[in-house]
Amino acid sequence: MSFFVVDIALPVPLRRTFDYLPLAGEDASFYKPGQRVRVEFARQLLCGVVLGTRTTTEVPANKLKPLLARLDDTPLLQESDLALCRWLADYYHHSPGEVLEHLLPTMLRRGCGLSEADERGWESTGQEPAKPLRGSKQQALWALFQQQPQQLHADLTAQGFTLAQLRSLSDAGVIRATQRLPIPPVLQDRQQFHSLNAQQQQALKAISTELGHFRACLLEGVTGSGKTEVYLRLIEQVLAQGKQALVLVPEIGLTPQTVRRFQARFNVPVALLHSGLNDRERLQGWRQTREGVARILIGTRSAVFTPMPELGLIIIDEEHDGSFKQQDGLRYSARDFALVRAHKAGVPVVLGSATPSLETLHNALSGKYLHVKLTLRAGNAKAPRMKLHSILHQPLVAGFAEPVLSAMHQHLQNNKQVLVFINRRGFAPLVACRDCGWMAECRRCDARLTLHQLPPHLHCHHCDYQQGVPAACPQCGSHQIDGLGQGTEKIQEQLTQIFPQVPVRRVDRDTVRTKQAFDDLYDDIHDGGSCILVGTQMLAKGHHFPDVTLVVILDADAGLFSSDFRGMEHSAQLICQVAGRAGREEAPGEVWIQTLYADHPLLNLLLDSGYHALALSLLQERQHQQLPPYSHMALLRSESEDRHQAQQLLHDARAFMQHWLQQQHPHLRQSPVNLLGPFPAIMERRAGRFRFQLQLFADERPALHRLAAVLVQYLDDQKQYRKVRWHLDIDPLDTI
DNA sequence: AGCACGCCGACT
DNA sequence: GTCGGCGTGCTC
Repeated sequence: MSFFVVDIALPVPLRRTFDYLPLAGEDASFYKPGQRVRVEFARQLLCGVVLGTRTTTEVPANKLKPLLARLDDTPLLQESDLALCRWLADYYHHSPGEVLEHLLPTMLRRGCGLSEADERGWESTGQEPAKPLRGSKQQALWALFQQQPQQLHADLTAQGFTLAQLRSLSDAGVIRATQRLPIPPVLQDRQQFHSLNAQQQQALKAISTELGHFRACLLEGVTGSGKTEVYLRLIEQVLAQGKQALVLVPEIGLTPQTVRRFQARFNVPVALLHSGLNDRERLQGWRQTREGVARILIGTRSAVFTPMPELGLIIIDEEHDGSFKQQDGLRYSARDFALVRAHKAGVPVVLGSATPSLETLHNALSGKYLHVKLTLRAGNAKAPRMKLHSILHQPLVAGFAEPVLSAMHQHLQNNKQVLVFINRRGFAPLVACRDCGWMAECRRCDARLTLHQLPPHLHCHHCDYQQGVPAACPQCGSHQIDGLGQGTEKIQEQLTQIFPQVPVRRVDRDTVRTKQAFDDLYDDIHDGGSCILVGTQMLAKGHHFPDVTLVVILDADAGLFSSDFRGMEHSAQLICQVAGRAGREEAPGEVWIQTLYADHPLLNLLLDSGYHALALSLLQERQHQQLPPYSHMALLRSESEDRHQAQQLLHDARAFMQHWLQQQHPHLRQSPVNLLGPFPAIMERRAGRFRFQLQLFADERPALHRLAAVLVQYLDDQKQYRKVRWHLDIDPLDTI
């Protein structure tokens, strides 16, 4: 038998793959790309994925180890899946083995069998008992199987039946044990499709002509314009063609309400994949989708990797949402990757948003994407009236201007609900001594500690450090220590005093820890009755509160002057999203934005002319400054407990890149990649680590990626910065 | 990233 | 005398 090695991707953060010798007696035909194998790697047992075989290797013979076992006969992943992995590893300059981990659910990554997703059950064999069954329990069981020939083991034991009783029936030959992949339940009470208005029909028509080939479509629809109805109709067509649909939603958007809306419309199994599932449930959802049992997959960011044999359409709802970008490890954008995936699969992708990202909008305006707009609100819903309320030189009561409080009063009297939005958790964002000016600061971050009252403690929102509230000032011993400024807790407390007759509910990470807690609260609010909701951006996303008619935004100013070049874009998106919570039913909504900068031109543009007009203006600015989407960006970040080393690594990286660029393009006066930095991060020290960044800008992607490739190679070889962690973020979202 | 090897301080 | 601290080096 001729010599060959197996090329294997391993879950280690090394940007290469590894060669292993095959099992004794197996020729190359045993090794198919996508199979899992067990190998010994640096004295550990790992589960790797076969990428292929080769007849030659650079690895010296004495270093080659035989692999220990082949875990699959039929590959778990298809060639097309592996091609996507290759794309990801190249584009994000990441370890191929770690990229592959994203395509497999945890259990499969660890080497478990597919059958771990199976559910145990029993089914009737169709035979009648040869002699009468003994015991009332056995007879009851048999009656059950005559009604419903297939039963889950867990359901039967929950009804008080025992394994022994089941075994007796099995021994009698009337039932047998089964083990199969559960099928997601199909709801029985089917909902009718809503009728579409003319605009929705046009949108549907325009996008549905793209089914069957690749096309990116931006569905830009104002809040309440019925984007979801268009998605549902598209999915209907895709299902009719025997294809599957993938729906990606933001992390916060995967509510039972959303899911039910999809389940209730189609009589096909819908699989779900999100962070709330355990490993086994994830494996089940993955298998249901990969094996084509589920025809619709709804999931958050990571669901974009799920293999789908009959993919026909990808929908990305709220495409501008930041949660589609992973912020650690493989820093991928699920939105961008969905486009690549749709392209390779030859299917359309619909990007839906009321406030599209400037990247997507740019692509739509330039004609690269099909641009479909929904400007009309469904039903009788009217756009909320938005107004800026200047608080410059105005007396404030509990942080509210007098006219804002009376507006709140009015809406509450009409038995409506008021939503107060403030992006600050806790009681007070600052704790200071009135006598000497001392402030409570985090020991590990360049940040102030936030005062919380329930329970009383000081908390760093950046590293999670917590301590008690000091009774006296640690600097001067004074007892005049106070919380300054206001967070959600304080607003709640003060509003309770101002409006004693209505309940004031707080909605933030501290009150709504679990999905269940949110759902309970949601049901509660839905039951109606006047109330005030005080919350952070958690309130802004995805949820629909029909009785909210007034939204008050307390701290819009914070976002207006952000040092991130996307600050204004994100602020506008957030304002529109919060505003969208007001009056989605017949009752017209009002939105009051308190601001010190009532003359702010962009804020006024947003309010007078809407998000689209603001976005156009922001795009012009970006073009002048040659910022994304008019250039492409990568960010090299470093962090270390040693400030100097963190900075030095970036200095070296810069010098290396400048040298390389000069060598590559000696004749060019203008480098194809511009380097900016290193700069300290806006919060230079966080959790005890100093953080720096170096920005890379390029007009053309290929130039950026060629440089990035040699950069990571260079940094991988640098051994003198052992204590420095670094990563390269391609298309970073947060650039501060 | 693990994981082992290796060389210096406080302990039964 | 050892247990274990984490610096350093390697992984087909």
